[in-house]
Amino acid sequence: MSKNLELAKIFYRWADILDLKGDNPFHIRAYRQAAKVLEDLKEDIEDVIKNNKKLPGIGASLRKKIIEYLETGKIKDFEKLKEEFPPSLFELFEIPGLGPKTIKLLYERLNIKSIDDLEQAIKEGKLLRLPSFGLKKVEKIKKGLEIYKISRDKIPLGFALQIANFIIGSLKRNLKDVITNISYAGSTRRMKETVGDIDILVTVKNKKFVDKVNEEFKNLEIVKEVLWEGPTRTSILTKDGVQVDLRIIEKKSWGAALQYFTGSKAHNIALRKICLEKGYKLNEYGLYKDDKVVASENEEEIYLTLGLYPPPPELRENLGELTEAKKIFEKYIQPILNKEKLSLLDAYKLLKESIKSDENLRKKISFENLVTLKDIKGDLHVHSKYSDGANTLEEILKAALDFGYEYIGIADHSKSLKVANGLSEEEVKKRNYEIDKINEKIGKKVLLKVMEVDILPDGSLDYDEDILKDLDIVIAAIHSRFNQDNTERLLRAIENKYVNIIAHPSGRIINQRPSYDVDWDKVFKAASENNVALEINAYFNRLDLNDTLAYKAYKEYNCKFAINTDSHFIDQFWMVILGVGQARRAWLPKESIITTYNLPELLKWAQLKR
DNA sequence: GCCGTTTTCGGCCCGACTGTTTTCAGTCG
Repeated sequence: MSKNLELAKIFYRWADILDLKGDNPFHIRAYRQAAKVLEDLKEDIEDVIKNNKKLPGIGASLRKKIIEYLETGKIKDFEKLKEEFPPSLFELFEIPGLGPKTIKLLYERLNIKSIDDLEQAIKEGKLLRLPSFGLKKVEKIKKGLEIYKISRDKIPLGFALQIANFIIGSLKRNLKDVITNISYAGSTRRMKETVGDIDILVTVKNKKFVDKVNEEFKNLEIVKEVLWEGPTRTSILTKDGVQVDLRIIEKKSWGAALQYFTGSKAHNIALRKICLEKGYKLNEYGLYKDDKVVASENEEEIYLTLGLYPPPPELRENLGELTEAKKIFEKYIQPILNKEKLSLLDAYKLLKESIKSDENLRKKISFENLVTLKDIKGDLHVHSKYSDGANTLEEILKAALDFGYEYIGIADHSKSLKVANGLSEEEVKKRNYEIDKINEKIGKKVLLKVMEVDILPDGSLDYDEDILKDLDIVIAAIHSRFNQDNTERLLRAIENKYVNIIAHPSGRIINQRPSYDVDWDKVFKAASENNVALEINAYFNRLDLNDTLAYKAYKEYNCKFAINTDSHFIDQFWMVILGVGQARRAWLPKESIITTYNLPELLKWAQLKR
């Protein structure tokens, strides 16, 4: 774990402890805010301290504590404070509906120190003896415990999108004449790699349809249990244990609600601060000036009214997007307004129109130049039946063309990866021959000869030159022996003159396996210098590189990236949207992604090294 | 504990909902 995350964890825990002690709420919030800043920080905290850089929300006092941690490995005050409560008590903070005040009460009055203790106490009916406790409150805690147990891990984004799209699709289809707007919001809309629960917002033609929508939602086949039912919000638990909230919004508040429920929380807090400075008030119903609504139905209009260019949802983490939004507004929207008498929204639409036909203009506006799904020309990492994929070359070819791709890289495993049916040299040659034949038959090069070649423990590759030289693209990857010096392995692979892409560079698997230790600065620097692209593996439980590392690789080292799905079935191509989402979260422009190149550009790029 | 183009003190985002102590504290998003 990086020092950033270690410190974030300490400050979160510190805040919990202060909460239990009943400290000043603003004092507590300062710790949580600092923890969040550290958690989201895209550079190493060691470097920030070394270079005397300031961080928002971290002042002299917390800075001193951070330095103490970096130098000694612990913080004295924290070590002392920690001893006041048993560690298992902090599990209780994970239970929805239980907050610090209740946990404190449970601990002090009933000596409840853990989730097990809590369950026992409920069974024995002890909770009812507490002041301010009734039957309903106990029921609520029981339910919270249930939810905690089912969904302890956050769900991967790909899974959340499938559920959200299924629900939206079903409601739209079945309530065609009732629903006017419907969208998911929250971290799903921000394309965060994992999602806690899913938020869906909907507007109806007429208030009288509200019950109909709720009824339809509750009776979807994926629903296991209705958790909560109300006129504006209904929550369900799916059979897979995912909580989905459906909120019915008034049409006139659609934009404000979408903005509000998309978040992130940090983004919204920062945005409200801007409102205050400018004399506005913002909530989920609208943007107000002197108690009069000035924008509410359209999300973009809310940002524009505040002098901000609407930031893409993927960037809304309060990591600089609001400063950038202001810059873009002043440079590109304000001049239009000065010149022509247009509403904010019309000026914005006019600019959007110009961007469509003017690639140079798009390049200048960072929010518009982020890679989009439309920019992607192909996928370079797809497994065929030759190794551990499910489909033949012909099936993959057809699927790729149907998907609108210009090219598709057949990337089978190499000989060492026996569990995945890695190909011997002879098999590679046979496969390549078949690829050539298929391309000849259709009269154009669509299938590319790629291999996902194992990086052996000493950093050498699994095939010799005579195989590598015949491939269009060479992908190198670590698949085993994770306990080696993986920085050295990656560096050697990057320096190999045939290697074009490093697949899933960090090796992490969401909810299963953390990244191995790598000196990213060295790897990114080498990749940039050797013209090797880093993969943004879009497979739903990899998303590797993740947003934070990709941001660093681009910003500090100007690296190139390949968004690949690592598909093993042709119906997994859709996962490319997850990769695009992570790339956008990393602020990656179109030109940094090699899978946006057309085929001649791509092949030329791949040959640069050789 | 942080922060500052009114401020080095006195603010700190805001509203909804719940359950219960019936006027408000606790929790959530």
